[in-house]
Amino acid sequence: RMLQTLAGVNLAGHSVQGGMALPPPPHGHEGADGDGRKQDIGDILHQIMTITDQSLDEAQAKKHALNCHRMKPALFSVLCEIKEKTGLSIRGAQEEDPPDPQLMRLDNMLLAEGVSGPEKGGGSAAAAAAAAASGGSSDNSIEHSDYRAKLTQIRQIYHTELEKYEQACNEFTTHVMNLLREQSRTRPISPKEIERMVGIIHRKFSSIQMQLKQSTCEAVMILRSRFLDARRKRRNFSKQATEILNEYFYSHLSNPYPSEEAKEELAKKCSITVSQSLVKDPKERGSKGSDIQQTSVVSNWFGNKRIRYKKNIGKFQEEANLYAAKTAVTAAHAVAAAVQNNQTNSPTTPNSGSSGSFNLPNSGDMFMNMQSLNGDSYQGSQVGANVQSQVDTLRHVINQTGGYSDGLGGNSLYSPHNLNANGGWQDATTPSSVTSPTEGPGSVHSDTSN
DNA sequence: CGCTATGATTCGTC
DNA sequence: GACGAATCATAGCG
Repeated sequence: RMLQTLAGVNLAGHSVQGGMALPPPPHGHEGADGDGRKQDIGDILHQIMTITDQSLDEAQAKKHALNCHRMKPALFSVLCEIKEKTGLSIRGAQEEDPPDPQLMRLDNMLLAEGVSGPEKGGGSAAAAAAAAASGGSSDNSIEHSDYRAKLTQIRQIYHTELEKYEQACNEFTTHVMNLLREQSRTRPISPKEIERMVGIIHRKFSSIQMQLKQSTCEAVMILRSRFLDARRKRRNFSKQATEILNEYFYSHLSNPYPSEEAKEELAKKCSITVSQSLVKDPKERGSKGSDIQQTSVVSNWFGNKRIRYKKNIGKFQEEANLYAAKTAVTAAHAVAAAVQNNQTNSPTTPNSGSSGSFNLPNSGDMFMNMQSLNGDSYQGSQVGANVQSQVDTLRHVINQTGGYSDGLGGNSLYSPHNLNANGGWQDATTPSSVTSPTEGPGSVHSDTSN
């Protein structure tokens, strides 16, 4: 309105009333006053719309004219007064709003994923190099480096975009502030107002940032799920690993439940790759890290093995023979040493490889000795554990060869599955499982089912 | 391409 | 939390 007024006075020589003095339109429903205001607004709009058509010089000249107008200081002070009064109502309407919880969540996630925050390792090249150095043959290192590379890519995009936004925000803020400063010559603008305006701009930009963060989070989630899916893929163990696990399984057939330590040892021996152990979100696993993950793979294997062995013992018989024979020699030797028995006519002619040819002289005595070692007193001790495994192996071989059948009254003391009537593994420590050869009902369940 | 083997996952139980 | 059982899903073979 001031513009209109001043422009009117200055350029057209009209007074304020000049505008109002226009003749009323012939069919006006509203009063003359309303139409006059309409006209005013129309003029202003027109001026605004045509402002781009004006040349810069023209606009500058107009501005200059406005600034130099004799009424300007007076009008300016009036405006200041009005502003002082109305500005108060604006102030305090918008206080510092609390941090957006969703934004905080996004920030936290980006931080946790290593997208925001300090750079780790520094770039994809470093990540790839680190992965290559750490893993070597493991295919997981490839996957892992791939994941890292992709994450780094996301990270880079995120930071570039963020920087762009920040730059744009700063530029825009500066621009607006310049504009306001410029405007403050013709209208009163308090620093508070500038501050508020800056706040508004920042909020606008932060909402854009939020979108960026959100889409970055989504990208990370997608990458993550894809990576996890890839890890879900089943990888067969290496032959050696399967062999080692099978050896343990068949040599501990009476109690194929490896302890945590044994699992760890087996995992180490089998060099279970991390990719095989990263089946679940690592966060879900224990804090111990890869050890626990790898032993869980071993647990999986034993769980599967137990159930499948039990389900179809016949199918595994050959395999059992193979592994039993494989370990028979060492087992026999070790048992001989462990037992420290004078009467150890140690099986020096193992004929390894052929399960059917393994011969055990004095098998009865040997067996009895082994029985005694199978007691509780040895459980838990290293010797006990060793002996237990060797006992298992020997028993198995014995059973397969039938070499012990004489003198044991046909009671097959070694059941290849050592399963009780319920289908579960007999507890090796319970006397009833393997004790007296003369046991009656207890042995009924034995391998005749084969 | 179908089938089997096998590693992983899920669910219920103890 | 470990385990068994069932199931899923893929590797690998013929």
